[in-house]
Amino acid sequence: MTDGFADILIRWYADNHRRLPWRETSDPYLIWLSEVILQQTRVAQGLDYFRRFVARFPDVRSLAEAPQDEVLKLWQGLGYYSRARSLHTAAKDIMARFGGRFPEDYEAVRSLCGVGDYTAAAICSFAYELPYAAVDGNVYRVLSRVYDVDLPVDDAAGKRYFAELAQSLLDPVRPGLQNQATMEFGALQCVPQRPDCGACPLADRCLAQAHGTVGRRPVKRGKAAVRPRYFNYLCIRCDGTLLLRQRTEKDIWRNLYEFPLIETDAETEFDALQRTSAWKAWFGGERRMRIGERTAMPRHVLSHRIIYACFQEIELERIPDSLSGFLRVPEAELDRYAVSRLTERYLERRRAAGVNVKVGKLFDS
DNA sequence: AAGTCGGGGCG
DNA sequence: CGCCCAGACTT
Repeated sequence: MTDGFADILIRWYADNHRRLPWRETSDPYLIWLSEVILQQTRVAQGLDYFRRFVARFPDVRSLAEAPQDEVLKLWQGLGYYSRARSLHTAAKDIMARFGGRFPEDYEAVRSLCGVGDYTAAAICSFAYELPYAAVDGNVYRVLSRVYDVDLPVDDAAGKRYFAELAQSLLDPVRPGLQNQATMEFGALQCVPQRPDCGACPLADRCLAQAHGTVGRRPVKRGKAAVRPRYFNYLCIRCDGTLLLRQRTEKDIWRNLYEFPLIETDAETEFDALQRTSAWKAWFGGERRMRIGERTAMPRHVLSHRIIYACFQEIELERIPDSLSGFLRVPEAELDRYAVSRLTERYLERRRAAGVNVKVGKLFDS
């Protein structure tokens, strides 16, 4: 009669869940891999990446022994690239500290690079049936509505509150199943926008629905506006090669590759770009230069990270010493390098147009 | 406690 | 365009 929270969710799950590859295994390595891929990422977006990673890296050892550039290349387009670096670091760590055997207790799992509270709980409950509540964005939403909690879910007090609430609701007999069920319920039924509360099995006990606050749960603290950034890429061609470099600095797209970049603090026309110190440092005395196409004015390309970027084609007859720090990559080999989606899209356009780079006027400084 | 890190899909 | 997504880490 008095079905508990867990019973209702588990029954709902039995009737409604999606069949996903990482749910067909209890291999902690595969579960770990899926959890990292799915951090801040929708299932639909991560699914193919998971398949490709499993095919290429079927176990910890194969991942640990791969070069980082290959891991990043396979991760290309997924975003949050620190996940790929951490995944690789952790794989090597598992080889070193645990002889290649995936750790089996919570503290050891939690100690792996890139594994936080959520991921450790997910791995331990799914793979080992250990009683740790996994609290992700779905769980925050479900709990904040069912219990009509108005604490912000993204500050320390709120996180602690929801973690304790979820743990107190966890049936230790089947923690993995309950965690899966709660998250799937949040993903499919208790969705962020316009949930179908009329069809909800928890409707009779959902306090937010009783109070009419479903649309305002979960509560989040406001976030500061993000500073726009302006990237001016230079596709410098010389003798069939393009200049490329790896982003090693601590910033977005770390360890991915890109064209020589001049970042400015506002939209910058081409002639203004030539007056920047970066330009002068690279091309100061260079006269044998042809200026090709430039993508439409600093066009807002990326999503709400707010990066405005343009690409400028340039052809040189020789590479000056000031540019000798860059890699020289034959155009046919560009796709071996992991690049941002922004750069990937430009490369696609560029290739489709057939190495256009129609050289325009001769530039003389 | 607040910032940073991608990219895609949705209304 | 704003919001959100199987979050973790740095400052």
